[in-house]
Amino acid sequence: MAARDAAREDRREGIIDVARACFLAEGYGATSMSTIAARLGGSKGTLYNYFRSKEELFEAVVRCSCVQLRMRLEAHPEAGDVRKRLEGVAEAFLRHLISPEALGIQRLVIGEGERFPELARLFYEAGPRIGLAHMAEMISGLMDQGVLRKADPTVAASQFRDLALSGVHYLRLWRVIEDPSPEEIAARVGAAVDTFLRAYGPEQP
Amino acid sequence: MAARDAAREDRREGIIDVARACFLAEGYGATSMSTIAARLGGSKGTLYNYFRSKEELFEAVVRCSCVQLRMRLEAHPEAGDVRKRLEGVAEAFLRHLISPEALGIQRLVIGEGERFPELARLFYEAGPRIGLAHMAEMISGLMDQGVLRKADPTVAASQFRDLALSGVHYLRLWRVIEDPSPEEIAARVGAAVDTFLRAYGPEQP
DNA sequence: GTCTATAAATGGATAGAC
DNA sequence: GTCTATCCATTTATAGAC
Repeated sequence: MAARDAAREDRREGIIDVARACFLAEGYGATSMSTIAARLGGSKGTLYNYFRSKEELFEAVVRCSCVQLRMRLEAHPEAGDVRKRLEGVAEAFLRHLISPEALGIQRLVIGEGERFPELARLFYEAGPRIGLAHMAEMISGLMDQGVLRKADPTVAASQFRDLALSGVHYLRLWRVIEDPSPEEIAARVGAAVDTFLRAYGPEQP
Repeated sequence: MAARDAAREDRREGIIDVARACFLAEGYGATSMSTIAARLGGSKGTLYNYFRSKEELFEAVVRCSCVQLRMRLEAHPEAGDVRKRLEGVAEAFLRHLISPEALGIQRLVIGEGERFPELARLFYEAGPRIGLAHMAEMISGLMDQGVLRKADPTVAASQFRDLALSGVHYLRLWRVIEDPSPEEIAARVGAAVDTFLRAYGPEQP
């Protein structure tokens, strides 16, 4: 019985993968169940065997992406001096945020948020909020070490995230720039860390 | 003849207004020409008399919003000390960015950017880019006055915008928070200005 | 469980009366 | 110019053979 269930689960995940690719490529409204079935190599009947409606399939796609996102945001480096650590975490987050898949999901959730309001919240909790919490934790540690001045770590983390990620991320979300080169990312992050350390570096009386 | 043309222009704008309301409320894909015609109080035949297709109507809606946006971003205050001026311009921009209409247009353009890539660029040029240029101009002036240290005004403006606007704007885009109160906006902007002045205040050797 | 075929509804777009 | 009525393609969703 367990083998049968596992096979069914595999098939279900396969459908979700194909559906996600379609939704990312064309958006929710422009993707039809027929298209998904065709690209799956199956039929619509099969889709409706696993999901009661297009909406339910879309929800499954987003929920699945939430899980993957949460796993990816767990790891973050712990070595080096203040500057290296700030740069490291900022680059890691930025690289993830502007990856094509992540951008696609964000556009989907932002664009279809009126129809699926609970999904937007769910996704935010699984993504941006986790990332922010990790940054706050790291910054709090740096404050305890005395390499950053004492301040509200949540505010500092939010400001650091905005400084380091928002500019590039925003431009990518709008499709105003192409995928930035590693040099561009490094320059942007470096400028953000400069400014952040000027504002939050240890006081020198 | 001119009167006839003016009447036709009025009717056209009326259609655009109704269509915008529909697109903002339900998105591009979920809005049908029948719905627009019904809410207009007219018929589909009339719509197609003014616009050759749904896509053309959508483009007209976004272009019209671009013009209105550009006009709104022209005014910015010129009085007070550094802190007051930074706070003033940040609050004005933030208030505009998170207004329901502006948010709606942004979500539309981000969400439908794959289908209408030129509109996303057009809208960015008319909105975010103009705002950033104004900020850079103001900050450049403050640097010349000596109340901010000398630095690249474009980088500084970008960082100030990210610090002051991104956090709240992002949360609103995701529908994670409700419309923030004036006190919340003031607090957020105040914290951003604090950090910005620590990083860009005049050097005290 | 998966397919083919099809139902039932709705979409964008057009023709023709007035 | 505006309406009613309609065309035709496509959509979601289902029924029934295998």
